[in-house]
Amino acid sequence: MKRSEISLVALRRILRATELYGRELARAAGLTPVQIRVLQVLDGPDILTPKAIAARMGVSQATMTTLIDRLVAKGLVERQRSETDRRQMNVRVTEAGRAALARAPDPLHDRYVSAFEALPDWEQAMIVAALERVAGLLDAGHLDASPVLDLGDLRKSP
Amino acid sequence: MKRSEISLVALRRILRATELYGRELARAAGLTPVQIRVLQVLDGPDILTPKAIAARMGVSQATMTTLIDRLVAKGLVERQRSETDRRQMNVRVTEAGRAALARAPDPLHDRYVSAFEALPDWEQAMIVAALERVAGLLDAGHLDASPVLDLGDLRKSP
DNA sequence: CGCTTTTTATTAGCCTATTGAAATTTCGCA
DNA sequence: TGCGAAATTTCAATAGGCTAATAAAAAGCG
Repeated sequence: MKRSEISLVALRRILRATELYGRELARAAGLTPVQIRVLQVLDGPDILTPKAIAARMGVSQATMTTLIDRLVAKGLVERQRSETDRRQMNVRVTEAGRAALARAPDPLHDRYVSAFEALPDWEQAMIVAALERVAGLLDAGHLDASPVLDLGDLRKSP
Repeated sequence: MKRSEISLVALRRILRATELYGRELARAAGLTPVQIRVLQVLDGPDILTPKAIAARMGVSQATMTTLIDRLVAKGLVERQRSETDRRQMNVRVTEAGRAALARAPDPLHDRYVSAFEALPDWEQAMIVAALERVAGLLDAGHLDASPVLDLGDLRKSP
């Protein structure tokens, strides 16, 4: 078997493990995987608009409206009309939202970090190099479909 | 930033790239990502039951029933009652299904293989080692939630 | 200034994915 | 023979996702 195939098999194992674990973790927190991802995106230092969140997650604006609707209904995020551009909404995580995030940590984080840090130094370095290389191979050329850097939509929190 | 965090960021880039690319590719083929995965699982040498497919994909049997319904409606798979145990159904890909798979190749495959094979030998080896290590870290301890090895449900094709 | 275009968000209508619980059929065995 | 277990399907409900249409505000521009 070619090494490219071997690496694909390993990649699929990674994808499958994270997907299954993410589902499990989400339902333990009473949320869905997508809802957790929205909260994670919102958890950063920036205040985001629905459009910006949608772009980061690669879904349409209409989809993001419904996702935000559900999170608002659960009290995990809140909408606030922008002062400077009244077409826009600012979406932010509430305290309850942050609490929910704390109970539903990153799907990868738990499982991965402690095992990683137990590895010898050289192996950690190798893994970082390899993962960054693979990520580069995979997401290069993807910027058209998903404008990750939509700086016009970023605003620093006050 | 700790190396564990750096590697998590790279992993998320990998996950995001493959997810977005998978959606894109699926809709180009007129299928959904999940439907493609079902076809891939069925494409192997074994004839599988709905239960076995569900176990491999980590979804419930009820979900698998509806997925198979849709694929049957499209003529991509067919059901056949098992002769030896008439409670069971055997699901197999049709010729049309194989053709659809050929038009909708593995989400990862396209993008990845040629770039990978252009890398120098040492780097290929490093990536394989690192990915297998990471996959091992992530999917260890997962066998309870998703019985990948459900040998009772496998049957060799005649 | 007033009109048109663009941008942002939402609504409406549709389909797919997913699940748990209940129903159906068949098997295996005491 | 009869009964519990197994495999699948059906049912009802929720969630995620899309496009197209709409509403509202901002930006351009003659």
